[in-house]
Amino acid sequence: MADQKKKSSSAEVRSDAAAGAGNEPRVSLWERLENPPPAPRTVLTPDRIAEVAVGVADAEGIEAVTMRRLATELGVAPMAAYRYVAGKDDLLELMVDRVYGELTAPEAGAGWRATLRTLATSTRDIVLRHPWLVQLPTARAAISLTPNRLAAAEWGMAALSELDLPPDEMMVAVDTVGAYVQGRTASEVATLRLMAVQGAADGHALRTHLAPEMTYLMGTGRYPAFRTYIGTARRKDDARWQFETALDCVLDGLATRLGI
Amino acid sequence: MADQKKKSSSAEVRSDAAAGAGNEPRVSLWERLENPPPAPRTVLTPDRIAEVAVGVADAEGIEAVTMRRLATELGVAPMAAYRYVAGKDDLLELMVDRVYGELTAPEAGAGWRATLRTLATSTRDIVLRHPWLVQLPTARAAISLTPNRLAAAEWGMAALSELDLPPDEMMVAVDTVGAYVQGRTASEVATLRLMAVQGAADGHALRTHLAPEMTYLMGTGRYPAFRTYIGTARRKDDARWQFETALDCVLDGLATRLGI
DNA sequence: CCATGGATGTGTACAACGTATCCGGCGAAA
DNA sequence: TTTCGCCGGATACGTTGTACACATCCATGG
Repeated sequence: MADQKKKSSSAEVRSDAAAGAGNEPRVSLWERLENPPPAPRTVLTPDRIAEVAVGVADAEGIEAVTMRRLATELGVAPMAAYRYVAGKDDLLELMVDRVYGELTAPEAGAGWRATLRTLATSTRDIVLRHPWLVQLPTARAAISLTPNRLAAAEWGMAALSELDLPPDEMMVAVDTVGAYVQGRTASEVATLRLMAVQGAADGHALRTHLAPEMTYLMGTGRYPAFRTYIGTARRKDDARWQFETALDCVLDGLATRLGI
Repeated sequence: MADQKKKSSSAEVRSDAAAGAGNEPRVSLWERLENPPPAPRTVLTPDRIAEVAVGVADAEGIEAVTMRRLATELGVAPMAAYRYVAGKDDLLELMVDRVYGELTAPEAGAGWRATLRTLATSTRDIVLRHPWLVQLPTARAAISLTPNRLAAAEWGMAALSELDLPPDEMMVAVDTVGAYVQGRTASEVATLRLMAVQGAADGHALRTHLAPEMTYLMGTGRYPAFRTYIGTARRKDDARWQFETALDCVLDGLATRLGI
């Protein structure tokens, strides 16, 4: 079966991209990666491409990741990478899978709650290290079923399978935590980015920069509760505390509703 | 004070965009909208621009919203809209605020739980009507403090202020629900989009289309728990049930941890 | 040892995008 | 009626993703 793939690996990439609604048997991107062609003159590899792309994205943001920039960084012509990725979508998918590989496997046998909590905080760490992860410009990369991403779901499900929950509720539990983490980290990253863009060093500096908008909006008198929050809150800038407190709320909720 | 603004409304837009890390007193976008210039020959208005933009985004996706397309749709030259929005970021912010205006105000006096629940489901309805809302291409639009968006937070906080919670915990409660809704609807929309792109009519058709990837990944044997989920789950396609079940989990969690 | 063919990277090109900049012209105030 | 300031038009530039045809080099079969 290895022969089948070797025979037309470059054509494979093209057809995969062009397929769309077509119906001929496709070959998974991940399958291709596991059976690479003999690669005689290997200068470029999907791994190297992804590595460089992640590096650029980490250093200068996802918008700095252009096919041309990648080519320059790899010391190669602008179109060279297209032999290995069908398009930018494919590239983003590779990047996502690569950084999800940084997830630390939760220790087996730690109850469901500890496992889900570890997965959540570990995912947050990854997002803080690679903020572009929650700013993917295409929808496909955001939902993509990559091996390492699926592994995260698997760990969660495995931890829950010891309790005899109906499968649908198991998935709800995993998805709830996942959705919370995704949403929370996304807004956390957005704040950090806004700070960077405005040149604000911390939350206080950012609020100073946003003063015109804020004072105008507060001046309308439409937001009294919000206003008193701003005046009296003390942990406005403690993102970690906020993240973990809310996470514990979510976990409490699972415990309560799923009867654990 | 109105005079100050009138005097240089067009210059205002430019300087607002160029300001960046500058320090001269900025004027909020929203303030500008409330004090429009006399507008003698009004063909274009921020409202009309936002309306058309939302229409295009709803019908053909956010990537169809280009400044040129907008101009064509408005029967105007490509650069005309720049008199009213400082750039594409401003435009997106206007769009976001506009659709958040569709939020139905929760009835006053209906306990915190009912209020938060209404806000959540109502937000989901908006996102399903305007899927681009969770696919905003820029980070600024994702966090933007727009009046209508702030109103949603205000309603939540107001509902919680009857319980004597510390302000930081109040915000955690509101943010938890917000983050969950954001994350969940985002993945829901991504699935819908993927279905549209693949020409799949329902979840089952989509899974058929993803069969190559899926069978390969499952064939590796690395995902046993996930595999049994796929085989035994019954509500895989009931997005509404999943959303509301998880939402109730989250609300339970708030109740438990915040002691209500 | 050499010829050959498929995989690999190159070069050029195009359409579409956001937007900077300059301009002609209309409407209301003087 | 003249003048001034806002409006929308026109043109242009640099950058993006990627299609397509071509040159080149390696492993292999003779």
